[in-house]
Amino acid sequence: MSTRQKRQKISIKDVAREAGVSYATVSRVINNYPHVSQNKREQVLKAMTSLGYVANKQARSLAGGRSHTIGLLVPGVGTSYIGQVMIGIDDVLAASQYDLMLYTTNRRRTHETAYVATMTRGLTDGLLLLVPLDPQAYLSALHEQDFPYVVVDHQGFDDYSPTVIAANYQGAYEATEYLIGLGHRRIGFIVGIPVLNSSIERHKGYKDALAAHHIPYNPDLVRNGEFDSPQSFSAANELLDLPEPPTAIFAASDLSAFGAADAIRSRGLNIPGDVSLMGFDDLPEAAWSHPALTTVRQPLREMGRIATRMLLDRIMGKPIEHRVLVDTELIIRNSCQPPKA
Amino acid sequence: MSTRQKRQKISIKDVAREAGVSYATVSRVINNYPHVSQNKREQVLKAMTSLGYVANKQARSLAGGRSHTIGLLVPGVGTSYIGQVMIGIDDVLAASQYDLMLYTTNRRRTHETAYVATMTRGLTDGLLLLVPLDPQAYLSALHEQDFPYVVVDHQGFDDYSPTVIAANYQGAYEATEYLIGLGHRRIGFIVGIPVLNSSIERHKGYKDALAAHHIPYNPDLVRNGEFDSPQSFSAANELLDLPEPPTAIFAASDLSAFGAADAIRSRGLNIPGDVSLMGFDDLPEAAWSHPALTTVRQPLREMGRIATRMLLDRIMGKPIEHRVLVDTELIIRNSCQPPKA
DNA sequence: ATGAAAGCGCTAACAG
DNA sequence: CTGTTAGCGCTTTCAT
Repeated sequence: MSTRQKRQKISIKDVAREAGVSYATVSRVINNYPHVSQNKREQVLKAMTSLGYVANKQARSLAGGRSHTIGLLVPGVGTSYIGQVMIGIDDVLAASQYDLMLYTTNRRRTHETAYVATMTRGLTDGLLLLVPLDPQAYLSALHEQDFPYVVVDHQGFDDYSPTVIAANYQGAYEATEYLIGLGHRRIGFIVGIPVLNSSIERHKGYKDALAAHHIPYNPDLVRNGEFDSPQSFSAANELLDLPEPPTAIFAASDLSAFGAADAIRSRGLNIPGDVSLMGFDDLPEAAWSHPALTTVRQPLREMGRIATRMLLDRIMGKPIEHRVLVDTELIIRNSCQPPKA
Repeated sequence: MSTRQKRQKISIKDVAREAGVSYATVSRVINNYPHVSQNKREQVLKAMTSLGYVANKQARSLAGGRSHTIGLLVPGVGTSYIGQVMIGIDDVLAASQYDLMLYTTNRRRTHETAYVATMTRGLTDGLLLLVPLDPQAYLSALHEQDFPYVVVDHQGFDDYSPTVIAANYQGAYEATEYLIGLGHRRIGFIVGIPVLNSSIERHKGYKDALAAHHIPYNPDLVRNGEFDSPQSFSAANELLDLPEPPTAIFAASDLSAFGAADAIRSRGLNIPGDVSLMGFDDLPEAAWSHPALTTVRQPLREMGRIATRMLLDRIMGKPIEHRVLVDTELIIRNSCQPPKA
């Protein structure tokens, strides 16, 4: 145990004494309660600044007030994908008076449930769930308790959870169609994390675009990449090992595409000369990579903003939209070209 | 105001009643207090799980216990730089029982001070400060209060703040020497954020390496890039506009190098054919960029880990090292080569 | 409009 | 070893 001293210096009581009012009045001023005389309000404000008063958030929260913090559950930090969404979240949180509590599940389902439990125990006023893995385990409970939350980039598990999600199906469909338009017929597809709705939708988009152009769907051309680089490296290698390898590879995420790019290059093949490569997300590094990656843009930052605004509205008791669908956009750069004759 | 109901379901009292003990005993069990009979302990544990008890962190913290959360102050989210350090932090936090409160200063000095004030008001048990901009404004106060904190990647403002920092001087020195060894004599340097110690050290390393090889330091060859891409784009352009442009550019961060790369390419010049490019940090995207960036590796993730361990030790009252210096390493990839004859 | 007082859920003496 | 009892700092009735 450490030997630390009291540092909770000035409390509401000190301010009250200094201002010559009851401490309930100080509380009223802090909370912008309307019925306080201009006179006392000013005295209190003065006392607060002169004493350098800083509210204790735990106490406010405990006393039944809100905690003024929102919780964010992410699968992990460090990827640009998460980073981009977080920038959006931070954008709107910075303007409100809310703090952010960050929980990393590291892709462990058990963590998700435990974290959600703590956060709803007064710790936070609302929850932002970013690509949750196992939402059905706790979403119904949150919903029943009427606890505010918004799910980002995953949906389809129920019909009540507020969600913001990109047009995954549409994006994948267009990307595939673009590849087909370039003349590709053997298009490999590296799937993302199977349980995620976004993976499923992208996969479907790929499949349907193929069908629309009378190209048979070939399961051999479809591999699992788990949305990450190392896995996708292997997946691409399997694809390239096929007796008739694909002339183009559509990776379900940019990270996945980077892994595939490594695999392609490691065999001395050229992108897009020998194999065209398509990503999904449009992370900042897609533009920096070599060759610059043609990909489907998902407005991650905007999605973070929208979700946070929804959550804040919801906390304020305002009605919010049930499901927000944002557009994706095909960003054509240099990693795709017509197949060699 | 929202019309929400009580959701703080079962409290320590409910558990006490269920287990047939006083609620102080429940508290003891929760806190692993040694002197509780095996018998009662089991009863309590049973009651806790059967009731689905989840502790209220605010209450624990308010009651004078620790908050079991640590605060992290970062300049902004979304860059890999921060992301990498955060992965390290998360690594060790996940193993401990600590939560993370994230504050983004968005490079506003005023935010820093205000955030630190709230966090020390019981909200957190300790603080991790990542490249703080204006530390002298509050560090002395933290120090006097004996509030646990560790500064990452910035130091030199005082002689008491625990710090973990990379060998910036050494790294920059070696990088510059490498460029000189390749035959470069006109080496441009794009400085980072001037107030940061890491910028200053890197600048010094560059300067001293030049001097060691009898190359005069030319201020025209040194521009400010603020550690970010757009600024460095301009900086590189200025360098390239010089009557005698540099044959190599050393950017004080990878992000800065990416900006410079854009500038170089936008004039139809080739890397490393026409201009060699050196970065600093070794972010994941340095390996993906084109050409793969030669850079000075800073073990960001490890720095995050070390800092967090130090902080946790400090919170536990253990003595910690004052200043941890981690090594940098020159990572040679493809963006540098000898200058053209 | 404002003060008094009752907790919020929990920890930490203090008894016993 | 265990129960009792103060609070932690603040919000919120309830009076006045």
